[in-house]
Amino acid sequence: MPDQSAVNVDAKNPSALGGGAQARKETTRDQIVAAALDLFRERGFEAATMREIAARAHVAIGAAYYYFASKDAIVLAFYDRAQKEMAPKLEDTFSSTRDLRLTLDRLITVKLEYFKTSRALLAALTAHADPDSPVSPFSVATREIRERDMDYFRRAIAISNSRIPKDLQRCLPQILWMYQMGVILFWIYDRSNEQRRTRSLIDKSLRLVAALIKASGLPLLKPLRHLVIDLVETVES
Amino acid sequence: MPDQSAVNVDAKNPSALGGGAQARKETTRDQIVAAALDLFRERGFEAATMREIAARAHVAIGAAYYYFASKDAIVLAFYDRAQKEMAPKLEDTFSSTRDLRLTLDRLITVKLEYFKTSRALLAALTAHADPDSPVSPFSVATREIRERDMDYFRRAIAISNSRIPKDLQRCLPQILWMYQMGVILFWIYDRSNEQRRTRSLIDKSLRLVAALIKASGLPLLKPLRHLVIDLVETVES
DNA sequence: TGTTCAATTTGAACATGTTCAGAAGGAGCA
DNA sequence: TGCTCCTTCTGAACATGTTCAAATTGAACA
Repeated sequence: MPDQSAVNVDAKNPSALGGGAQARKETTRDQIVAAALDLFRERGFEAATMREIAARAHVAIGAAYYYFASKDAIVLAFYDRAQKEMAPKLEDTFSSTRDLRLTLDRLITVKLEYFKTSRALLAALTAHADPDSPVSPFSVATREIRERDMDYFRRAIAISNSRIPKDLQRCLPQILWMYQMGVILFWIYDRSNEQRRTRSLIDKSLRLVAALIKASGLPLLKPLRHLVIDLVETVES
Repeated sequence: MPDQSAVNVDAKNPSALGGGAQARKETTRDQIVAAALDLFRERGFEAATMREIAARAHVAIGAAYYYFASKDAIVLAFYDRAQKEMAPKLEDTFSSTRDLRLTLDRLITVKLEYFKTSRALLAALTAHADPDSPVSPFSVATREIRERDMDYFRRAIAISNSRIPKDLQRCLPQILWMYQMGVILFWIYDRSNEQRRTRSLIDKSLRLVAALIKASGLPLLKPLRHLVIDLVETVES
């Protein structure tokens, strides 16, 4: 039984349990992921074929589909793994400062840095906006990944020394997560040299975000704040 | 030579010109679009095959690819046509009120109303965020469509009786266009009954948009406004 | 050792978007 | 009528993601 690895977009999912000796038999899955990532980097996502991936992993093509529901699902598995590998660096982010803007900047920077060599790969996931698609960033299948990601923003808020209105605090992580998704989307397709435009986008937008959060406490803007909160609640439904 | 119809995502594009008698020979193209839309509505975009489309249009499959670079491109042609057909109703929007929020509401409502029966179809276009893809809403190939669309927002702003800071006026159409794209994206995948959630989203977000625009004139928020403008300029690059 | 049974693996077959070399059509011209 | 040349159209062939019935494996058990 393959390690579902927190992502439930894999093909079959037989009753999870095991004798006990099957410990390191999940190498097949790993081999497939490794072969896939190699090929994705070599030729790009589209050009790498499932046949090649299977061949390089020394398995039949059917095996790939035993572990992954689709070609896209392999990318998602990669993303899942990435999240775990990034965890330590993301943790570090919190220890150095209590400035929200700076924390957010570092969180995002760590991610972009990590994904630098797989930028085009992530594009495969942007094709699925449909929450009904298992590989969509908005699907139930990816809830765990999403939640884990939002947690970083939750902590960034909790730790920060900014005065953030109570009511806003509840939905701010979602707002920031969405904001981050937008930044990443922009970055994926940023053709500028070294993605300098994204860098600029982050700097400017974070300044705006920080300013808005600060301003959100002003009595004058209370009705505006309530509008935002109400809106976010509508979106999360 | 097929009528490019303002969308340049068609397959071949021989030097545009004509003898003069080829006037109504572009029926083939229309037949293909018609057949495609029929089938898309009957079975959904994915399930409708190019073979079926060609068959229903009484042409070989190659003919479909002579007029359209891809299956998605047919959807784009539909969108292009839709824009023209909606024009009168969108025009009406301006004659009745000078209230910006109301105007925006009506603009969006007209569109969603028009696309009501083809909601799922538009999903085909959301798969292309890459500005390099000809069918992307952000590509150069779709610039005309995009500009035409932004013009409505430009006019809405010009006509409105809201006091809008000069500097903001320049980039507000783009902001509103992006905002509209977000709303439409949400709507496409809105599974709620009759898309009530989208309705709610529009109401609330427009209230927010209007409030923000109004607030943007406050001296206190001038630096914020400048941040926004700077940001938008970065995005359009 | 032999039997059982579920997990794993196989690869041919399938479905469908797309390509492409060539056929058909027809306009202009001699 | 025959020739040329471009547009339009044809459909077999191709590429590739995906499915699935059947084979293999190996642990548990008698």
